[in-house]
Amino acid sequence: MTVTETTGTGIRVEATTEARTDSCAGPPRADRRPDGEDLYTISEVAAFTGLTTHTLRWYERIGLMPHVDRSHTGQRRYRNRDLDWLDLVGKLRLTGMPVADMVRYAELVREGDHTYGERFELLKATREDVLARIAELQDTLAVLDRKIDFYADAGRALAWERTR
Amino acid sequence: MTVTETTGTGIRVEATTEARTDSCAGPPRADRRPDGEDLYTISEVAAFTGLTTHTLRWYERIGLMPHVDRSHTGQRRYRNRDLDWLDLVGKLRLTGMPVADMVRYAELVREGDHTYGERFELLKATREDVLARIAELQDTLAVLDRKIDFYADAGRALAWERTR
DNA sequence: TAGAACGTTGGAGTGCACTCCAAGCAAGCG
DNA sequence: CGCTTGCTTGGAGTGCACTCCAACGTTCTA
Repeated sequence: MTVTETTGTGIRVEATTEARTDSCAGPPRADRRPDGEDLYTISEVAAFTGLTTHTLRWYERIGLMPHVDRSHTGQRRYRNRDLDWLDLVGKLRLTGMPVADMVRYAELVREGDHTYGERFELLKATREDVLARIAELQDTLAVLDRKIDFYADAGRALAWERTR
Repeated sequence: MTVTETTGTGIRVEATTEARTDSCAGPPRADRRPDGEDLYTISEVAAFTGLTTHTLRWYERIGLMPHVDRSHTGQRRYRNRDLDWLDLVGKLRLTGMPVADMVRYAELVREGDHTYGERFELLKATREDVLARIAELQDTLAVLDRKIDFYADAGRALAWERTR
């Protein structure tokens, strides 16, 4: 069985062999076409995601993209679920997660439902990393603010100096 | 003139040609010796900062360290102000600031008081970057939490399934 | 005073995440 | 049809931030 989330409305249980989806997307994005007529060329996807076509092909080569459909002539035709996946990858990339770890997650998704536990653990560990990063950045922000205040004061002192 | 901050007590204006300090440190750290007897070997500094000795020498080569004192035989002898600087560099590194930009900041510090304005602007821009990074991470955290909730629910659904 | 541990240098090497290239096939348009 | 633009591939190249090396000098401990 596959458990599939339907956006914001809880979960739905259905019988299918489709183990490819990550089963959990966000709200639909504005620039997309509705499911069913969602076939995007690689350059469209590049425009949506901000990645280059090079990077999109590279992601596929290293196993970070879960097999993209092809046209009858072999060109890539991305679908909405691929954009969802790339959104997630983009988010994870922002956390500083190494590509190898994202590939690991992609493998777990490909392997099917029995990896739910491992995915769960991986996400929880990532969550902790993100919290730690945020804390670090807030620490840095405090240092920065202290220095900024200092230079603002110094600027005023120098301006005062010039009036003498 | 040089404006020097004395920790937490506002600013002090003094006549000196010393333009080397960044003029703005935080509270003293625990593992340090008091000023005056603050001479650390490169490996001590490596232990304090978590950087390798390789990296410390490399920072110096590329102009990211503002000239470290040497013993009579030419070995590096770091001082508290160097540790302060490395603390700041460590913080800026966490923000994802490229080393080249940090070198630029180091150059401004070396160039003296007339770069205060530019330093101020650089720090403010960095501050904005950090705020943006924090916002991104909080966004990512929301996505992560949504997925974690999903997998937690899915785990419960599968457990329920197994009881049938 | 021996030996281990630590320090010095310039230059070369590493790992990551892209980024580009060449040569060729595919698609849309006047 | 010809032209331009876009897509395909494997493999090579790039930029960043270290990371290591060899060959040697210094400092510390027994």
